[in-house]
Amino acid sequence: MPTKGERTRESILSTAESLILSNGYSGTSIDQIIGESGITKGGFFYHFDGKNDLAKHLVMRYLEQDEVFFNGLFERAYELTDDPLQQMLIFVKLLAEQMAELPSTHPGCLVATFTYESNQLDENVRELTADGVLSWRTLFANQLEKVVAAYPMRAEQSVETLADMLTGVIEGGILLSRCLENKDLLPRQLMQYHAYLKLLFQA
Amino acid sequence: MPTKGERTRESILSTAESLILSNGYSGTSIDQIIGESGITKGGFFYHFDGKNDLAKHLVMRYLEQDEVFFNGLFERAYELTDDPLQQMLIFVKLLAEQMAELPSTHPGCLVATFTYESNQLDENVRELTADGVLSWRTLFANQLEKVVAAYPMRAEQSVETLADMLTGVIEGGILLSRCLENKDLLPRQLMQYHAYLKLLFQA
DNA sequence: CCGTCAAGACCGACCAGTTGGTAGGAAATA
DNA sequence: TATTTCCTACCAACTGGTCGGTCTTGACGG
Repeated sequence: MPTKGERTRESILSTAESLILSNGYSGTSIDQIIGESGITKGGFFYHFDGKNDLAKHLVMRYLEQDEVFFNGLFERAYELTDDPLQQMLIFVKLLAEQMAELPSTHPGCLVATFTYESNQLDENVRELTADGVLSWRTLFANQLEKVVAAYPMRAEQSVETLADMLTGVIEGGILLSRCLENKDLLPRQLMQYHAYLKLLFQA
Repeated sequence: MPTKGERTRESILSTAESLILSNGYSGTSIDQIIGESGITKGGFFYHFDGKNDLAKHLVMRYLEQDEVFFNGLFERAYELTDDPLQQMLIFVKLLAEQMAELPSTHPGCLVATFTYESNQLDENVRELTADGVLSWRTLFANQLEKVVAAYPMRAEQSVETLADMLTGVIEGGILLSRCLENKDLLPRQLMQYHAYLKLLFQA
């Protein structure tokens, strides 16, 4: 079981994440974070070396949770079929369903938030966000490689670009759904990517 | 010709936009803006009622410029062909070319920046950003309606969702290109949408 | 079973610098 | 001269961050 320190640390990270997702990084003060997580200045700076250090740990935590989430969906897709194309289609479908089940509009992506305020963050955090995007590229591209090996592609697209498009559609969908306060938009955009893949690889 | 006041006003807006695009809204202080545009506090507050008022005028200016830009591309496409599908494809192609010609990575979208910090902005600005996204939806959807009227669609997608996808691909592409510092990514994503449209409407 | 003692966890007052914003007056312009 | 345009000086609130001290926990010896 986690120690007391680990629990408060986690509580700080959790409240900080939700605050930053809705107010931005510069728009969220340490005072706000400690106020909402019921800790004091001293307590905060005992656990983190500063605001940038907090950001670093936030991204790491975010990427870890994200990896678990995506891997779970892929594993579920593998259980359901052996065909690489169907696996990829099912993955996207499952992702869309998960996004549709959210109680309200998607809370936002930390990588996107930090990218749009990257000048406020040190090189350390910037590298982490880039690593995150690259890990998504790799994850999707690996599956798409299998699809390409099994099916002819009806347009000349690099697997990398096709993989990036899924990330882009997710990020774009999150942004639009937040801006318009329309929670259906994101899953619909994902199903649009789904349709693209079908057209691209099916006769 | 513009008066002295109009010129300084424009200079403030211009430097404020580039500062906010790279540092975020909360991450950009009024002191920074006045420092870089060579004016003083008093001068700034003579032209704008406050930071939020500046943001409001920034979005309005941004959307106006954007409309001119998009309309220009559509007019060019209309000159080149009468076929609605080809017009749309050419529009996307021209857009991709324009994005490819940028000297470095895309500077970022104000609507996106403000959406990710919407809690810092008053209802006024939030409405403007939403209006902007809706105007893009309408612009793209109008053209896509003509395409749908002339061609069968090989998947059941609403024109609105298809229009939103272009906005999403642009926003997602901007984000990824900034995060990875890769200027080629955005035009490539646009050509991906181009390929999708072709597959969707061509036999 | 209990005292003890160091390490871990946390507190809250304080600091210098920055924040958005104001007030009153001085140039510049028409 | 009247209006537009801009400047200087100032303010209260807040910013990220520091520091000395206090409480809590758990391992260990008696």
